[in-house]
Amino acid sequence: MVKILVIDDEEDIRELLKYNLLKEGYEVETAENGQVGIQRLKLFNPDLIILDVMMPGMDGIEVCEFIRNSSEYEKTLICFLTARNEDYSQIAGLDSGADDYVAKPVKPKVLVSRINALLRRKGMLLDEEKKEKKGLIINRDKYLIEKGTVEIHLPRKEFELLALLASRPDNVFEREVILEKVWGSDIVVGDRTIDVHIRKLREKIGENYIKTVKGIGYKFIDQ
Amino acid sequence: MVKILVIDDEEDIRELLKYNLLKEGYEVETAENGQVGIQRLKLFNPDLIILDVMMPGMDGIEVCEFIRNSSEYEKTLICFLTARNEDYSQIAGLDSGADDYVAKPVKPKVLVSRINALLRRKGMLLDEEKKEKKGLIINRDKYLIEKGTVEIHLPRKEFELLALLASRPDNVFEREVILEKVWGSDIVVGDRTIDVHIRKLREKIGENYIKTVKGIGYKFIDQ
DNA sequence: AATAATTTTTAACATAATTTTAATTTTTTA
DNA sequence: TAAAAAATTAAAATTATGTTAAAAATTATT
Repeated sequence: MVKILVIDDEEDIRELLKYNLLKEGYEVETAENGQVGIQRLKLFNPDLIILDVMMPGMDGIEVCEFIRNSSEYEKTLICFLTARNEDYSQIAGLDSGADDYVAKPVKPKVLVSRINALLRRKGMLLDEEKKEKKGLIINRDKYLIEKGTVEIHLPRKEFELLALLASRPDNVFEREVILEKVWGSDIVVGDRTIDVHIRKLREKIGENYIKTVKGIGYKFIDQ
Repeated sequence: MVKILVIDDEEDIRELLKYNLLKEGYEVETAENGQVGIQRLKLFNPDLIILDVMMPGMDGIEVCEFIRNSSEYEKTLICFLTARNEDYSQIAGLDSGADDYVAKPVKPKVLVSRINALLRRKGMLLDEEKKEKKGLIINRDKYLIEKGTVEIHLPRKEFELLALLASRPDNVFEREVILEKVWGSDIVVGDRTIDVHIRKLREKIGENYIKTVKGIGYKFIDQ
């Protein structure tokens, strides 16, 4: 589910946006200033942040710069809320890295449709059609695999292995790399361990998703 | 059964709507003005309120704002009745939080189908199949769990744990996260503490609500 | 303040699920 | 076709969680 963090010092605005975004099916958290916003960011790890430019203390621009400079959150989408009479161009000129701007006073319907559009543009809103034809969905939140309508539970190692392979379909992962990423660099396991996990995965998700590349490793093929 | 409160100053309208909604299988109460409406609300606790915007005394907008600002009734659905010549956009602009609008003069069939649609959209029209499975309600105000008609009292840690898990059904919460959110980041407790609380929860609410995801954590399944 | 009741945590052991190994067979490729 | 790599299988080892009872810590009551 798409998660949105609203950072604004006015409670009315926070509640208005929260109410409307929840209604739209998003998961929403709010924060009343920049500092709190950054704390929430770390716990909540949102997909998108709606950020008031003008706030007492740490303002929106600073928050934005902080986010854009952090390696972990640099790809989080940011939508600025700007007062209509603020010098838009100056803010845009700063290019602190927002993905969209919405002018205050905010009309909920406008904001929601802009947010929808932004998320769709960035490929975070999978419409039903897309979901359908995509063979497997690795759902980390639920920690299971969705194959059409059926949900497949996988134990940890199998899940992590599949998630790794599926993170780059068609890409061959060398055995070494798999060991490194799924088991960790220091753990030593025997030679056949990966094979056994692959076998179990194939049993559970179907035989055609994981292809062996002999002498190298394995790859995931999106059906 | 779904309960609907009709607030309108015209007796004809109240009776017309009551008659048609009763026929549809809803439980209906009426009130002749805003003040009475709010009294009835507290006694009747409806799922949905049909609210005339134009009323002498406390008008519909004020009633709506009152409801949206109360923690207890904020999720009650509201459908406005607006005179066709009223400035619809202005009302919408206020965004006092209505879930739907129906224009006067009201055609009973139109209203009933709009109400049905609204309730279905909000998941309050449970078809028979769903009614059976209806799960748990976490009532923070009363600090207890409602399972059908029975109320289950839970001590604090158990309540918070369940509330956390149930906040996102089907979502796996890692043990770390559970510790962080329920116990707090600094408190250190032994390895089996969570398990024991899970055991007690399962004893009290039933064995099928909380599922273990071994190696990761737990998830709440809404029945 | 002392006692009782309740809640929370610990600890020891049991159980079940997951992960790994090891022995063997099959497949691939040079 | 021989050598190497991978597949397969079942059993062993490991680990995570379940369970229970009792101790410790809270909270309520007298």
